[in-house]
Amino acid sequence: MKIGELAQQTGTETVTIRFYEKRGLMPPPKRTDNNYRVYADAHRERLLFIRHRRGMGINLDEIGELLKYRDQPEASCQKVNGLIDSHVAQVHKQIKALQGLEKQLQQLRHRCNQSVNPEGQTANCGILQTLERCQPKGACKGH
Amino acid sequence: MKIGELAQQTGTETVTIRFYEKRGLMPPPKRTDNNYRVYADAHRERLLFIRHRRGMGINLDEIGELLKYRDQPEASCQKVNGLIDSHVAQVHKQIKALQGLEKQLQQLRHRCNQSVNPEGQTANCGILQTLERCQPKGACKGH
DNA sequence: ATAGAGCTTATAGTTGGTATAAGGTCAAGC
DNA sequence: GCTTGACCTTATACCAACTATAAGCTCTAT
Repeated sequence: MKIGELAQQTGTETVTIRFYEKRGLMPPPKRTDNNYRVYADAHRERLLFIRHRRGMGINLDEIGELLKYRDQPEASCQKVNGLIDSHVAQVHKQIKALQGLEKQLQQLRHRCNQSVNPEGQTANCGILQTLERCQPKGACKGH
Repeated sequence: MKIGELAQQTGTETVTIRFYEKRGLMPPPKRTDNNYRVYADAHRERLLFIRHRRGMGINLDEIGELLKYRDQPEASCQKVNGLIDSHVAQVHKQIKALQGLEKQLQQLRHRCNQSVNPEGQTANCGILQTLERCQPKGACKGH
């Protein structure tokens, strides 16, 4: 199959496929007489593997690692598991950070309101005027 | 104060301060005879404002918006609130996506294990061999 | 006088692509 | 035969939000 066909079958843009090839994630395929790329089924499987991991937020370097393990069956499962584990931990940390951020934003949201600022103008807007002294980690003092 | 001093007081790198100036977020400060930047207290306040919002994941364009409102007090609080609200929604969506991802990763984690793969080698590793057919949105069939 | 810290500018690299330009190839329609 | 359009090729530049590097100027201390 040609690159456009592969692109359609995998929901990937053709430029992205060439980009993966340049990055060394996709092996360079055979070419037709007119220099078009021709892909085999193995390429589609590999590309879907990459896209699926990308959808999980695993970065290209890490995917490269996984593919390396995939290419050499003698590699140990422990390394694969270690990679996944560290990613789970990373995602978990991200979630916690975002939850804290959400709370902070919602507090901030209640600072520019009618009771404090009856004219509805930003002159006395709590969002724009305060919080400079608030440390990222600490609580907002005086509010 | 000179740029290094401002950097230290705000926990920002000097290059970043110059970068914000180039991006139009920080007004160009006065210069000494030898062309060094000299900052006033207002600059520090502004920079802390920027850094604090950055810490909340608000991007530089949005911070630029906020600063614009801050500079013209006649702007309405509604726009400010709208900006914050949309950011809260965005963060909330991100959290949900990451939670789904975490679950998916944990399922994946249990696929390369001893019971399935007693030799501990990747030859039969479920992580590396399966899942290609799993759609990002759908559930994994057959597992 | 010289070393080191701090300042200046400009440019390139990071991640994971996307956008653009400029050109080659192929099948269909006139 | 010719043109049009879709598809392919390459190379290059661009996005966020910095970070790193280079090359040079200024000031202070020894």
